[in-house]
Amino acid sequence: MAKLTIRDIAALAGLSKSTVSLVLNNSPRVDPATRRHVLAVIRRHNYVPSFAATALAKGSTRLIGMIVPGLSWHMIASINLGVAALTERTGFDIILYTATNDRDYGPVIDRILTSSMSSGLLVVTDKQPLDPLVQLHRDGMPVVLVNTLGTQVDLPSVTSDNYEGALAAVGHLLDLGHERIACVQGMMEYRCCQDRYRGYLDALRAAGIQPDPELTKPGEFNPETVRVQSRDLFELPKRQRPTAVFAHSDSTAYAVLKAAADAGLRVPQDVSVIGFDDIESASQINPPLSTIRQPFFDMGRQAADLLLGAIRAADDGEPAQETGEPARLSMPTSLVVRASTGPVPVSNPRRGRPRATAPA
Amino acid sequence: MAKLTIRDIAALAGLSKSTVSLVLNNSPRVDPATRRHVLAVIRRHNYVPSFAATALAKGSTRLIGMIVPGLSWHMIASINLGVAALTERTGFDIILYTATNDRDYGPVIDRILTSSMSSGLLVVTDKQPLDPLVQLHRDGMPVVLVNTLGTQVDLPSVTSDNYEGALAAVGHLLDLGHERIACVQGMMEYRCCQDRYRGYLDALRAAGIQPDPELTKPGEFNPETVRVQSRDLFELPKRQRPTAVFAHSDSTAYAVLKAAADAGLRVPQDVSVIGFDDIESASQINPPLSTIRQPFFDMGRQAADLLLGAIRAADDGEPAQETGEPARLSMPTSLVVRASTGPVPVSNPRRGRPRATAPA
DNA sequence: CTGAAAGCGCTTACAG
DNA sequence: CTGAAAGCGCTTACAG
Repeated sequence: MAKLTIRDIAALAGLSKSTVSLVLNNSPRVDPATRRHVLAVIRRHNYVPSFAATALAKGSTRLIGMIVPGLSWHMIASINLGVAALTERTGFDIILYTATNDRDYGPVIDRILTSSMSSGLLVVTDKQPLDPLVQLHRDGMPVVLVNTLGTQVDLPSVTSDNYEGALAAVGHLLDLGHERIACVQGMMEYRCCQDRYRGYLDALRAAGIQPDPELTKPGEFNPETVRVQSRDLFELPKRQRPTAVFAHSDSTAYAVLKAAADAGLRVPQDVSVIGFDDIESASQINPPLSTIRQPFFDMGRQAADLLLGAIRAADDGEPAQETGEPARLSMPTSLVVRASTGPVPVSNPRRGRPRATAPA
Repeated sequence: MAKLTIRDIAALAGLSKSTVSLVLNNSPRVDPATRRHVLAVIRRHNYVPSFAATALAKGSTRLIGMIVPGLSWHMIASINLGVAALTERTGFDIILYTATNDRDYGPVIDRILTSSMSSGLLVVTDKQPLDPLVQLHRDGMPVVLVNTLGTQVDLPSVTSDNYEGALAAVGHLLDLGHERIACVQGMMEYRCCQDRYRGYLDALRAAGIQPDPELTKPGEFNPETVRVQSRDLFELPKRQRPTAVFAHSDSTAYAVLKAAADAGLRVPQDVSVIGFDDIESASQINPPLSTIRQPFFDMGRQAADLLLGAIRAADDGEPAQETGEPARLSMPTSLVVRASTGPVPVSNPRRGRPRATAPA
């Protein structure tokens, strides 16, 4: 069965290609009866216009490129679901570029993306260099970032509100009576981690607690590092030891949990732990992890919405960079309370005197 | 900067479009010097041929469609990575169709895929109906299944060896001295679960142990169900209680772990637990989960390889269904021993008599 | 080894 | 409201 072309349909319908094309494109100036007839023929023969021919004639593919980091992260899947939810009813499809770690962004970007393959670009930021994207955007290509790691850049983007999230996490701990709250940081070169840390600090101060520098530890999103740092935290003398820890990611929280178990500490009886992200397994592990949920699905959907808007604008011939400031959406996070956080332990009566610190 | 076309390059190089096109397509019958010159011009002006025009003229897009279930599963990400590893050096790109739960496969398939948008289809099987795919394949469209759930069908596919995997899992438990080994099943309508169960049964029998029907429980890949079923298992009188459980997925294992904790059982001292899949968090939770690793990355790569081969064959005008039997690859799994499995507990001396079962 | 011409399957002014 | 024609940017026989 050779593929049908518009010419075949035209012949079958006893009309010209033009007319068929007009109904295909929903032109208002075609007789309703004619339209119905053509539609019927199309349906009966299961005709689908050639994608390539349409793209060439119209000068625009209905494809959006999505660049994702080559990591098997939960968030990618959720973001993608959000994007798909929107694109699937606009007739756009997604072409997926996976940025494998050992491959440069740069070449991919100007090779594939200049080939007018995609009408727009959705980029899930990793730590990749963003300059080629900025350039592309300046040249008129619609681009939006889904900014999970939060490098700051002059491009439209959607992030989640990391600062508010941290405020909520620490607030939750404070509500439970904790005062010695540790923070195990992610990669502090990322904007998101800076924001989370700022939230931690501000929440503490707002509660009248002076943050203890000894209680903040670098974790770098590296399980091994986190383990070691947490061990140090848990080996602190009882009165200095934190009763709760705020981890910059769920994965980090997992490592903290393991360190706690190694130290013989029960969660949440001896120490509370809260994460950030709400990855899939967070609710399934033991104990189920309290965390700050990032709205990945919604972030994906919003990003797609922004992008589709920009594409439409571009199609209508609007100049690039029309609006001065690129849109920057920040989506609200939410606190998910599960079993890894609990009331501060009733402090044991002091035994003996507190160990004297050097008296001088 | 308007996009350059092949005509511009031809003018710039002082040659005809034909010649430029020939070098673009690596034709051998073009003068080496000319070729170098054209290439230089192309590079200097950063020219990239229009994707749509090429596709139309050649009659084939260099796009493969990848259909994935709308689930945020670890495996999808890994499979995709494997596919990308292969496609990125063949010049093919991936167009991603996410089968959202509330949307039918059927329409997607014949709408988009007949539009000659993709040269081939890679389908990560969920529980979706496969008939439209079989039809498509019969009509000459290259299709391959990455069969993670394992419905059996008459299409080329790559799976992992679930039977061997189960054998390894139970073998590991047996080696540790366990004899009362429970099995918490997934969805038994799936081929993969049937295979895993068969492996469980056979491993036991090979060791001279008669499987106890009371120790196999339906879990249906539903955490709540698994929890309840596991509780029943753990509430069994001590002598009947399993000392180890083989779960049909890691996620299932998580729920078993939680049930064990609820029952006051320590893992692995009181009960060993092994999963299946090796999802990302399996190594991070507490205790780290012993499991059977499915080679998702390799499965993706193999599937892509199979598909690309089929596409090449189709381009060379081979008739569909040339070879009688569709290729069916089964990839080996591997045992990953972590901390959730350990030696069988030394059986406590019996206290009192065993509870008499109805004597009749 | 290189070029002129037709064609891939659509869309879009332009006539009528 | 409908049709004939040109054009989108390539490729591919066919001449030379």
